[in-house]
Amino acid sequence: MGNILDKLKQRGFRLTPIRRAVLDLLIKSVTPISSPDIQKFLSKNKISANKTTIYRELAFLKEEGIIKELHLGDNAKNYEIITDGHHHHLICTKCDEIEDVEMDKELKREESKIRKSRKFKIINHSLEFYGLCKNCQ
Amino acid sequence: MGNILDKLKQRGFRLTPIRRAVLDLLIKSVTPISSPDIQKFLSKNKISANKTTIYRELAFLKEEGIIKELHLGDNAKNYEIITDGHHHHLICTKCDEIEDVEMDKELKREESKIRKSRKFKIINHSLEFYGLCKNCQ
DNA sequence: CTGGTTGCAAACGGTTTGCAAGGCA
DNA sequence: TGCCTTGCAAACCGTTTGCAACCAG
Repeated sequence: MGNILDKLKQRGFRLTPIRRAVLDLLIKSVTPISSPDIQKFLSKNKISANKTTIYRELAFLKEEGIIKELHLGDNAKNYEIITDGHHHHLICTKCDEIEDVEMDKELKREESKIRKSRKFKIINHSLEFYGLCKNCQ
Repeated sequence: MGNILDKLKQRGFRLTPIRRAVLDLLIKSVTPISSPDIQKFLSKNKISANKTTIYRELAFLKEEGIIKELHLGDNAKNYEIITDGHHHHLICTKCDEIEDVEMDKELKREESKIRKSRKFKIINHSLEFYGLCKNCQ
């Protein structure tokens, strides 16, 4: 966290209470989280922030390469911190719980195959598994 | 197409002009398509259909297992016909073109691994590659 | 002063809902 | 008649935009 804040500060951006709170929440959150959810969380914790501000903060953090936007099928877009280890999601269609799962090695192989056979240059990918978690089966 | 229509008819549903037009478009469309796009296409082709009707038609076809809902990061949800061969998408981030790509065998392997190690029962999955197509590189 | 940051109101776009009416079996 | 289907208006909800104000270096 300090790392991220320092980087932003160096680039001339400010470390406002709202920015800290949003980043803090994104770091601590186990699962991806949406703008409306962030709004609810902050207001519950007595942090006053306009919804426009949250949207702009998320756009900013995304632009800076700190968070990543996910389209999981909720009505709202979800966001998560970008970590070194790239991972994917197991989404329970019954209780909406989201788990992480790693399988990057396997995909890397496929990506290089696609680049060769299709001349398509892959920059990013998104992989989600939908099903029933341990508890909901 | 005839196959699908017959199945619906047998179950007591009607084959209205709008239903035929929507299905026809979904079958012919090379890429996934959104409700607003369907609305535009139909009205261009002089087929009058209220937007509510299109939304309901898509919900119906999804419910019947004829089409599949995709969340590709557009503002709108996209839909595509469910075919025997399950496939994934190469999405060009510059021109928005979407290509299909198959790699189900590889994923099947991973899915059974996940079921064993995580006790998560996978029912469905969604895999999208984002990048630059042949023309846009 | 400058430029990053915030709030507010309004608008926008996709989607849903309730209700009344239409139309085929 | 009964039920599937459709249209219309309104509401909903996530998101964006324009503008004015604020605030720190």
